[in-house]
Amino acid sequence: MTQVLDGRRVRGDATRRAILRRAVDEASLSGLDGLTIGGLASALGISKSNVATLFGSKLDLQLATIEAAREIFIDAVIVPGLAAPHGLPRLWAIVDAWLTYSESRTFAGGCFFRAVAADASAKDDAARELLVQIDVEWAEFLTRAVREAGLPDPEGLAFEITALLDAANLMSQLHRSPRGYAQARASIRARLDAVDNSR
Amino acid sequence: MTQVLDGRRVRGDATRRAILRRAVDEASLSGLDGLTIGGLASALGISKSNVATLFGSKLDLQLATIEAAREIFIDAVIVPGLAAPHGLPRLWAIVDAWLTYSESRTFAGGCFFRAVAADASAKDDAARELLVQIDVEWAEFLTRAVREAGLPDPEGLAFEITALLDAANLMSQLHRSPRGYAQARASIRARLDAVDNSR
DNA sequence: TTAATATACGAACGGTCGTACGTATTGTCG
DNA sequence: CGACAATACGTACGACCGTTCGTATATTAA
Repeated sequence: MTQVLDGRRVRGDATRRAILRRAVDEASLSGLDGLTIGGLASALGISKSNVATLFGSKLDLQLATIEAAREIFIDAVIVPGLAAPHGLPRLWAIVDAWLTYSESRTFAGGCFFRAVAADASAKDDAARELLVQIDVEWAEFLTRAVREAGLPDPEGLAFEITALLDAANLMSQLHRSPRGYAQARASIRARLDAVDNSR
Repeated sequence: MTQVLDGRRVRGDATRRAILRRAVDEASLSGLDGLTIGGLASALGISKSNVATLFGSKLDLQLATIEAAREIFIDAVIVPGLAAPHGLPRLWAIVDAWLTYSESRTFAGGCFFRAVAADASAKDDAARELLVQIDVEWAEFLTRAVREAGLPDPEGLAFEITALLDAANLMSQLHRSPRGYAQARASIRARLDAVDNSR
């Protein structure tokens, strides 16, 4: 019978976690193609073949990295959002959590999914499919929050909010200026107020 | 005295142009790091050392690629925008030209500058500086158009418009769906109408 | 105890990268 | 004509890439 605690797997999982923690930061800076097995190994002081063994292939490493980023994103944005009371407060809590998630550099290169989207979207592999699915889930989550806030055109409003969040993230990344965060906050706030008042 | 037409330079410039035409498409798909001297050479049926000689170094090739993309962008968006009459029509012409520029795949991977922004912004070289400058120029250009349309808060409105344009471009790239273009058009149109009516 | 499993390592594979060097060819200019 | 310049090519270099193989070690299972 398989033990609940397998000393070998415990050791391996610890190494895997250490690798992935580094991998998400690296990928948020250089994209999924910028991830290198040898680079991760030397950065962590372990052997290159160890990294290769633990993940099997480069593609599997990329997939595991995306999954790890998803969990971190959920903890940083989704959970705080769901902790807020229904309606407009929850919607604003999600927006605020997202901006804090980007600005506080939860990942070294800002939003992980925007950083890797450019490279990955030009390919046709499992990594791209996973990223598409995650983006769909995010859009549905935000759309539901907008709908539960009683606002009209939830899909359209969710599109606009995501656009502003991404723009703030991009400005902080390219121009290394926090100005976009204040601008996005103001724009979204004004947009929600305008729609809410005309209800 | 240097001839106006130097047969050697004419030949070299023709090769350079052929390389850059391919390079902007390649970079719009895979980023500036995805550009490879050998890849461009074999794609064009010329020798790798020829490409290296014509541009000197990889960084210089990247810079030349960015400059080439800038010229193409100016022809596709700025020129049509400036051809429209002042005020709101010009602003809308710019928005429309930008969406057409992205949707018609002027570059194979959609907007060149959004495609390369992620990778480049994590570095600290001349390529990043050039991309920052181009983005500043775009923001100033769009802000001026908003101001000349008599709308309030030109910087803020330009930020919002750019955010929606980028979101449409990203959606078409990641989800391979044209839905974002119609959504961006509707959102920007509604935003401009709302601001214009409350003048 | 013995066999099987999961990490870990070192070494090596073929491949591609950016770069540099020597050389040939073609065009320009004194 | 000769001297020089700009392309173009072939070759080679060291570095890194992802992957594979053999091996050692610790843990679990039979």
